[in-house]
Amino acid sequence: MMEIELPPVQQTQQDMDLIDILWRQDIDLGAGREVFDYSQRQREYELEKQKKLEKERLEQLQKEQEKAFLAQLQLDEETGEFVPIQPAQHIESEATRISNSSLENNNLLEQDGEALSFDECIQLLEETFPYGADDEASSSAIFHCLVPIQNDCSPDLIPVVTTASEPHTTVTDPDRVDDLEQTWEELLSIPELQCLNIENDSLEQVTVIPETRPALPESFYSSITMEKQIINSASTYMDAFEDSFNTTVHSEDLGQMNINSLETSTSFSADFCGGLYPALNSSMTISGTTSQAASKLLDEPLDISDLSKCKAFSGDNQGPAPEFNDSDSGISLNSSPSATSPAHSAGSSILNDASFGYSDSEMEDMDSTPSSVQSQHVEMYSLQPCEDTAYQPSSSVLLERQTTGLKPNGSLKKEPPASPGHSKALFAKDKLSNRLEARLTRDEQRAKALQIPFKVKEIINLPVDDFNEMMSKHLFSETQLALIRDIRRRGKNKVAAQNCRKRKLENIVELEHDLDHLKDEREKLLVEKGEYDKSLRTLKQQLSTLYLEVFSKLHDEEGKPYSPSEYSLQQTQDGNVFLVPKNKKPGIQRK
DNA sequence: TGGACGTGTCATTAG
DNA sequence: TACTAATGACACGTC
Repeated sequence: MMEIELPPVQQTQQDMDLIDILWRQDIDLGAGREVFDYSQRQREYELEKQKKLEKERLEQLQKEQEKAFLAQLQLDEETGEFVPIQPAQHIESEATRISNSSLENNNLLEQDGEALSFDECIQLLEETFPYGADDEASSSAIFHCLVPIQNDCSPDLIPVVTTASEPHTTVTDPDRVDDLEQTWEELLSIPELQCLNIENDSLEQVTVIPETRPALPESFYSSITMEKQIINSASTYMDAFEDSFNTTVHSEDLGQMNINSLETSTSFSADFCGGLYPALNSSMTISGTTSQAASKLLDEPLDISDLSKCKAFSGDNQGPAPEFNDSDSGISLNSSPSATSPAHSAGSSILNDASFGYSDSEMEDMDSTPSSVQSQHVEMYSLQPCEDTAYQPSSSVLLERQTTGLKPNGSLKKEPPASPGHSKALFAKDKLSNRLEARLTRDEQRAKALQIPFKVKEIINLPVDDFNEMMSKHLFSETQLALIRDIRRRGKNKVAAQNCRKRKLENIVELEHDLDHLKDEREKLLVEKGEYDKSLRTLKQQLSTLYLEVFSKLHDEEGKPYSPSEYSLQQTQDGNVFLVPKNKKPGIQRK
């Protein structure tokens, strides 16, 4: 395609005509008129330039924000954590913080008359974990036992969690053990510490955390990575969170969530993806007590700190299930076969198998069954997209990606409804996903399900050679190959059917047009026939008159006229006229 | 609720 | 023989 670039001032009418001609020549190739429009192309170039500058400014601003954030961080030598630098008047000792915390918790615990006070809890913990004379260190350690272990979206995002000294993990005195167990039960009856109510093994794992003081750069990098991720994707993730969160938390609870700072949003994000879901999901699978705690989480006003408290231990809940350590998400935890929900196991198995185990015909059967679980799977849970970037993932996909940290082509996990209410919320939320998914054809959904890295359009429209070449670059399973062949066959047949129907309609229209034309023609011919008949009658009339006139002028030898009943006039081919007796052959010729 | 209509799909045939 | 287009027939969803 030729390109003509002339400054607008130099474009004469002749140039414009030439451009127009060239455009008309290339219009069949899909070339737009703007291709030949220099001024428009220049405007586009300016626009791209502006976008580039805008992007650079944003990146610079982001770097400055990171620097400002780092400047506010201070390495806590005791805990190894990076903590925000607080104003001098707000700097408090760890003991004071614990004291304040105990006051707050006492206020909370006062609501539960039989529960232990927080100081008693602290004392109990000190007895359980005698950290020696270093009160500050022990307090710090205890504090970190209660403070959520930051977790969970990704191992990279785990902030530093430390214990002050080597924890003592064995209690040898049996009486003391009994007392401790009883006290622990009382301690766990505290609503705010419900999340501590986990298996003893898990508790031991919580308390027997080895002294892990990650190296500074790693924790530093983790914090930076987390902040960076939050900054970069805050808006996107918050949309997904908001969407999902609306389905999880009562609307009135949302009002109590004041997310107005980066730190809060960070905590919220970490809490949500690592804390809320694991807390909720694990609550279904561990024990009724934990379920109650989760129910309280749903029923009571949601407090981020509460989420944080539960987060650490729900994260640890994944500990006893090492087979799911590859994914640190609550969703993956929920996909554990130990899940007690039958619906879960059914849905999970169907999810895992539907897309990969069913043949095309079986998938077709499922597709044709709206109430089938497969259909719900396809509609409710967005399939992992292939390389087709045109597919916009639904909010649930975004949420799932963030919470699971799965790559786009990662293994698919399905999360069953946590509860009837949660299920309803999920259905409500996924109506949007349904609309988005509904835009995908079934073959596109199948291709996604089988993780076929081609666009359906490519599969269908590529010529045979290109198609074979494309196929030869990848290794596919039989199922994938069959699906690709079916997609190509169906796609071509679909187009053929559309063309066929189009032609059929065109033929029908053309035949109807022909029919109308023939009807018109018939009408014209009928009118013309009538005119001819009328003319013929006139001519016959004139001929009869002329005949009688001619006959009346004929006389015999005696001067008598011939009778028309006895004679008739006949004309031969040569033009001669004869008077012929009607009962005789022509014998007398009269000229 | 039945019918019209549009669409996708399958089976078959011909090129 | 493989591939494709064409087309009738059927099923399904929507109005």
